[in-house]
Amino acid sequence: MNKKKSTIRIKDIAQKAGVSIGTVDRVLHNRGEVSEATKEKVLKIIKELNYQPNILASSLASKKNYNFAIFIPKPLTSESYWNKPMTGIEKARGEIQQYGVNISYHFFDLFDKNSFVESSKKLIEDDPQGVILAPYFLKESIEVIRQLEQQEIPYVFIDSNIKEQAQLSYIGQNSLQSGALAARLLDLCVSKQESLLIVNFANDQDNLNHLNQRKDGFTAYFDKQEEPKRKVVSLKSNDQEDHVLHKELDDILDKNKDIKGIYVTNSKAHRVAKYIEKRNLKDIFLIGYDLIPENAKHLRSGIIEFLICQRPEEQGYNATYTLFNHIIARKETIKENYTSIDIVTKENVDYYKEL
Amino acid sequence: MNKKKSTIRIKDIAQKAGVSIGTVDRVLHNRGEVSEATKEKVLKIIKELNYQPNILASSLASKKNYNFAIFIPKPLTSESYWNKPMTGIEKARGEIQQYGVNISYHFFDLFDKNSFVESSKKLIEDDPQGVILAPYFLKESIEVIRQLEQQEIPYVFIDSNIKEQAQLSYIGQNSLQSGALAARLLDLCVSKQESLLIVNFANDQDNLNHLNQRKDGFTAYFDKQEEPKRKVVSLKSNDQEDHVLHKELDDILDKNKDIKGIYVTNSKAHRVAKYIEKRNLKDIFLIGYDLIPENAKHLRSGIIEFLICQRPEEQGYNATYTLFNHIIARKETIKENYTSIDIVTKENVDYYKEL
DNA sequence: CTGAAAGCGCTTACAG
DNA sequence: CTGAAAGCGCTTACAG
Repeated sequence: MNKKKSTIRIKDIAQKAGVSIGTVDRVLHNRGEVSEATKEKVLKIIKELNYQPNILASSLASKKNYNFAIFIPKPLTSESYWNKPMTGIEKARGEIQQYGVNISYHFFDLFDKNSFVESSKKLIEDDPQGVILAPYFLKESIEVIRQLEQQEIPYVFIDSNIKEQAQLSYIGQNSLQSGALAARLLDLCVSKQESLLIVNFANDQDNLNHLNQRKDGFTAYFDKQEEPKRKVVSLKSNDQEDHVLHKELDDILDKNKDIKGIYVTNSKAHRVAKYIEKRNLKDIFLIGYDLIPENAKHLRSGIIEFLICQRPEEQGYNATYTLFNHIIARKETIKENYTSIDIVTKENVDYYKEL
Repeated sequence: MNKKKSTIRIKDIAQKAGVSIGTVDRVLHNRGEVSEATKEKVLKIIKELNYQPNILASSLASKKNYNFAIFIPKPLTSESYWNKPMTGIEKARGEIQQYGVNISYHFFDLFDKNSFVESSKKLIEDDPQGVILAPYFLKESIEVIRQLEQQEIPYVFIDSNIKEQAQLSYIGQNSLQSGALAARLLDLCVSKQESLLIVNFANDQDNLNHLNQRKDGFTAYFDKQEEPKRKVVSLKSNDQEDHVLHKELDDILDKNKDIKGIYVTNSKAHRVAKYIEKRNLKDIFLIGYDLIPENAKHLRSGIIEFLICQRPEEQGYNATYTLFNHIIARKETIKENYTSIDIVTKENVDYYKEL
């Protein structure tokens, strides 16, 4: 435990430039009130010495507080998907609160555009220093973004992306590619002569075609294959009660008796698993998304073969740190941050780390 | 950007206890020289107020430096596996160097027990504040550990574990389970009548039976299956030059013409891939470990079907933070930190995040 | 436009 | 055994 290695301090720069530390601070933070000449001189020395600010000292001296606002769908139960990004956000919060960061949540209802608009108003009123948002409703999201930009508040997209916006970063998956992965896995498991079924729960559809992209990636995989192409049928369900879904599945399986693989494009694979269990179907491979408890149960029992996961906790964690790095640490951030597309199965589920 | 929320400071405790902050600091850090009575009083108030030290201020005021020593196999080329844990360690280093943490590396040669012993001597001489080590040679590792314990230096195991030691943490995979996962994947891809081959590169064997555990997990999976059991044959190769390996593979495939799946228990799957390519074998599923460049190449070309990965960068990163959290942040750490067992394939390799 | 001083919460000698 | 003071590198008014 020797003495600390000496690093370049503001004081050193001030000395070398023949000015006071106050002046150095002014050019460092662009606070003006410095003559062009001294500014140049100081800037030159800063560069020469490769000065790195001590963010510990900076944070300690500063009495600034930062408020990060999170604008995401409300998790309806403790098992809901959106709890997972929140877990990651909360972990990051614990680590950066010593830097004066507060987090406030603004929820909306996925199925209620109105709640999105209402909640967004409160978000803007909050006047946060940074925002993480899931831009579910396209037009309305762009409206929010405009206002954030007007107030020069940086924002990060999570889960869904809107192209060509001025977001600091997008953190989420590549839906197209995850569909392709699902296709590949079923292609490996189900012999070529059999058919596959895509189940799309339409209610969950958002403006951004998240789920459609998964479906497109899936079908594109088979379109690219050589003849004879595998038969893929599709079911769009409105996510009604079980008996409705079961009827829909009965119908389509009756018409296509060679369906041996089912791909559910969202986290509701457990609903299809329940159907398979009830009908006691033996040789159907089922693949879905997200390690929520109900899915995990059927993965362990063997009815769901694979779950594709996207480390939602990590997404929340990274989104929070993206704001932190930009606003407080003043480090570079990356604009497109695609999450891993993970394959979870019975054999690795117990070790799957989402954070 | 409001004023910072007031938190409990040493000053507050001192005031409430009617002592100076120096005294509070003494009980906080157990530096002695405090009467039992005042100590009790201060301790009680600390608890009451749920005091959380400000590690920013603490680190700034302290002139302490910390040296973390890393004791791992030397990466022989820029493509070697052990570069990956180092990447993670270096990332952590960048983040915690402002707290006065230095990192020093002590390498050994995986195939040379002597270099392990020699390097370990230098490690001990270094007198670090914390150690991350890959305990490859069992007896020799225990010798190192004894000395670390004598000097009260905390240590973290990475990659390999030794049971029932006083390590702060083990960070690595569950080898048995990763073997089971490999078995499952081949079981899905290769039809039941065909055979499977395990390739064990014996040279890489370490005292700790890392690779044997993978093999055991693999065979145990099939042993548990109902009759008729799948046939699994095994090849132990000394990892000689290509023509030797190719001869070995020729022989075993000639004797077992129905081998349609190969499991390589270490990162050398690319060597078998090269063989498959050369012999132009069409319908053999190959599965191996670790996303090193040579493996990635064959994964993309389709010769390797799956790679099982263990986020080695994350392991290095987490090991470093385990020391940091224990020594500097004084937070709790977990003793067994099993890494995810990830499945990487052509369709998700481009998005696979190891850190 | 510039500098000197106080202070962030903690640690570290030093004096008594 | 205890307290007062200086200092870590930075920020923030304030004086000129």
